Amino acid sequence: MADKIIPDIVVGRLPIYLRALQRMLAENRHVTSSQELGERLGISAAQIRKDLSQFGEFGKQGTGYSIDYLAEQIRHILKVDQVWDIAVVGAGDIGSAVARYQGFANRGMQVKQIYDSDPAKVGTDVGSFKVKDIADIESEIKKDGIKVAMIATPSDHAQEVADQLVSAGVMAILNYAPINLNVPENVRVQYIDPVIHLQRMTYYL
Amino acid sequence: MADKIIPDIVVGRLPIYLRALQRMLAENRHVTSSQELGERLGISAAQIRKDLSQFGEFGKQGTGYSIDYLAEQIRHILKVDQVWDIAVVGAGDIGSAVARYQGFANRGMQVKQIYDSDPAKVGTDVGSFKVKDIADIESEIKKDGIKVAMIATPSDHAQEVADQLVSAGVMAILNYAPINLNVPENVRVQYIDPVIHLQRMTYYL
DNA sequence: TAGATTGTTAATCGATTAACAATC
DNA sequence: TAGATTGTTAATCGATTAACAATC
Repeated sequence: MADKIIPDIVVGRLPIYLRALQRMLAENRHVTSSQELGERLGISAAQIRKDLSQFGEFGKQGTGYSIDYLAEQIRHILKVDQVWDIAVVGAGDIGSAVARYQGFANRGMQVKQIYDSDPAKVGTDVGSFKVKDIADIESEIKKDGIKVAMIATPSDHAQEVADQLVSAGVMAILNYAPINLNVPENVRVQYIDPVIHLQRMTYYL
Repeated sequence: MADKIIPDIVVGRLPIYLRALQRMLAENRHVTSSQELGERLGISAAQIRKDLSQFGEFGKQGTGYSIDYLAEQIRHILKVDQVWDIAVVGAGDIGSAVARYQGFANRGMQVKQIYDSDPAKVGTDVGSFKVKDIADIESEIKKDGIKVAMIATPSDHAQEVADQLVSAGVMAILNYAPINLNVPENVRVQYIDPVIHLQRMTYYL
């Protein structure tokens, strides 16, 4: 029997819930309610309960949710109760910043490799990583069984890199290059482009 | 008479359309159709036409859209037919990468200032900017009339920084710290957290 | 017990798509 | 003229909210 299909928009909110719960834990809180969580996030309590109910029953009537337990359940649903190795492609400003980023710790992600095509950069250090030659990307990614990658190359190389990642077995790509990628439909892509976010706000100014 | 209210989700797609149009211009294309644009972006042609029709009539039956003209119109709608000065708060890896980012050019944005609280960083150079002392942030932002800012500080300072930005007159904040910000409802906030995007994909792996 | 909050159903609201007359 | 594609309407689809019985 196939699992019920969960709307993508619901899946997309789970990481937001998880981040807020982890923040509450850091504040030494133990219990919360859909109402409190909703107020913090600007989301209705009903929506939070509805979202969570797609996956199971995690709360107690009259009491609310154990923060620790709910966080654990969401981590399991999102498959971040394990650590995913990440390959970063492009060792420029953005690639380097992301490779050194401390924010992956305890959130199910860790950078494992970083690549560049510039011979002057290959072999140099970025944080604790040695920059690898992009010529070796397919074999290296296959060797390590990496499934998640980030593209931080110039736009005009992003599609070519994406093709290589896909043929190396990568199934999830976070793309910092400001361009849309074409990938097979079983490969997921997410985009980060600060200008898109900024332009979305200037409309209202 | 008040303008018709445009759904936020429609406004959010305009920057995506604009980016694709600018890409087509770079490819020396002159005319496109809702169908072609939709195929590139993975959006239905009907939706693109519907979105655009909220703002006016930009196409020609039988022919499609002049890429140059449509891009110009969208830039006008989004108010990026002007250049917005941006203040970057935090001169760590992410703040520095963003301050040096080349991708703002021709997209209506330019970094103008960068701040840090670390005395060892204040006064040093990041790209073509000299890092300013965060103690002066309110007066400096007011002086330059800056309305758009990016937060790239550690999480535990982000809310405090946001409060200062708001009282200095900033109306749009792009937050790289992995934490939700509370701001007055007339101030817009957008979030960039790579982990959120990554966790959204691991669900499907 | 009284109060609080869940999980769920039904109603509402909003967004997307299909279809087509208008027209370039 | 024939073919193509827009702008728009109506139909469909999906997401959000309100309300409440269940129950801790």
